[in-house]
Amino acid sequence: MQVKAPRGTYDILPQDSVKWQYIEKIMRDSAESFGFREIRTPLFEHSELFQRGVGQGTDIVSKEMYSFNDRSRRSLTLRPEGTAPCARALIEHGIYSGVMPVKWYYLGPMFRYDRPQTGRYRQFHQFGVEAFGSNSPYLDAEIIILLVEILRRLGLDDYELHLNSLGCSVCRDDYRQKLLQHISPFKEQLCQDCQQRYMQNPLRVLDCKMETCHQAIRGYPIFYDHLCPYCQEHYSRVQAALQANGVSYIHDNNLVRGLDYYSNTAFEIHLPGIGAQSAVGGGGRYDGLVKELGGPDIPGIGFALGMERLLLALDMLGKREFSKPSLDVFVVVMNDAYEMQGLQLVSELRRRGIRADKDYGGRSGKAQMKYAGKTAARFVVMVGEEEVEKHFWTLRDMQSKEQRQLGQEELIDSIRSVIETK
RNA sequence: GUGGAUGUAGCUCAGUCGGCUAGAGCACCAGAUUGUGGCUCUGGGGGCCGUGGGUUCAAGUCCCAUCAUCCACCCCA
Repeated sequence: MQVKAPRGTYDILPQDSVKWQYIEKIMRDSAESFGFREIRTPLFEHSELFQRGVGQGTDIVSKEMYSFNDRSRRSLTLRPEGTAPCARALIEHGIYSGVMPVKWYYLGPMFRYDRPQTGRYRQFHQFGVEAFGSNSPYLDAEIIILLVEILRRLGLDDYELHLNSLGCSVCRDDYRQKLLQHISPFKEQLCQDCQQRYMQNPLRVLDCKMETCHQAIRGYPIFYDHLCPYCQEHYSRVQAALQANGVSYIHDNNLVRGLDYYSNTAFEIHLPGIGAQSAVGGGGRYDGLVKELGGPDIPGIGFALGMERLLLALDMLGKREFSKPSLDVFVVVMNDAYEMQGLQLVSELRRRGIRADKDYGGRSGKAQMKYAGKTAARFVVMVGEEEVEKHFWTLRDMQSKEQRQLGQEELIDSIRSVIETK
């Protein structure tokens, strides 16, 4: 049995890596234009970081972590998300004692043990941003504007932005009590899953798909109506700021993010039409996280975008064509005897900034021409007996089929004059 | 973790009710007189029929298991 890539992982081959480079550049440029700078944290961390930072009750910690003991029996975990590591780094380096807010972005693989499906992998990639040290609602809005801007630059304008407020720890606990009180009498009528949710995270009962559950809990109190004055004010300012910037959103009472550290603003962005895993990004405010991890009580907010899902969307909905980078010149050596001259020529062309390659298969001139055609090289330079004897090169323009005999400097100049105007 | 579909060449697939050395298209390689690409023609290489077991005189085909992929649930990115 041959060895294959592990379940839920895959190779990104050159034809696809150009797409990755394309979206990565858009993300970096966008984030940097908003004043974010890149941070790179380790791919694995002490398991404890995620247990405390993400939360014991979450799906991520309870069943999706890739954890292992290293040789000195420390429990380590391949990072399932990027926020907790950023918070850890912020604390570890005392960054919070400098200029605030701290605005970081990151880009890279995340790991979750989940059942693979289209748009869902065990090693997947996220682009994310985090801003620490400000609880201004306008920062919340700015973060969302950045998210939307990235989608716009990618040409994926047809999104749905869901927005909600999860309140602060005070009004959330308050609401939770009210909700439990409301549901309690109908507990028996809930589905199996919801009976569980009732115990662990009653807010999740609200977006159960089962009709019977909807019926059972109808008339339930709406969180929106129970936010404390501070949280209400915060949320309405976020909304006003989004409106003022022309960002349309859907207020969604049922949006309950899975990670424990969220507070106040929470959002999720969907691209309908890419299958079941339509959430391409999500995020929110996590004002308690840094303190929870042993740092000072400073607020934070961020989001993460799923790169695979964006790529999927680009393939399915995008209009963009990706041209593969092609060679400028292919050097055809007509006779084995002149291999050395051919090699010297490609090397010189490459030194002069020309993308050049040659054949190493010892193939016939005709076969090399054929191969040159496939590489879509603009020019072929022929190296044979006549060229070497008479000190010139034969340059063939593969588009016009014109051929000229040129000295080396003329050759380079004439290649450059064409490729530089491209 | 639950339910369903599917696994035959690098890719897309055909292969009847079990019955010859398992096929096609594309891709790849080579030729079509002498140093020249794309088109055409000819030829060639390449398959433990996902893997393991079972039924049978005989299994790509039937049965079981297992692995993987896909779809949905769940959850999210």
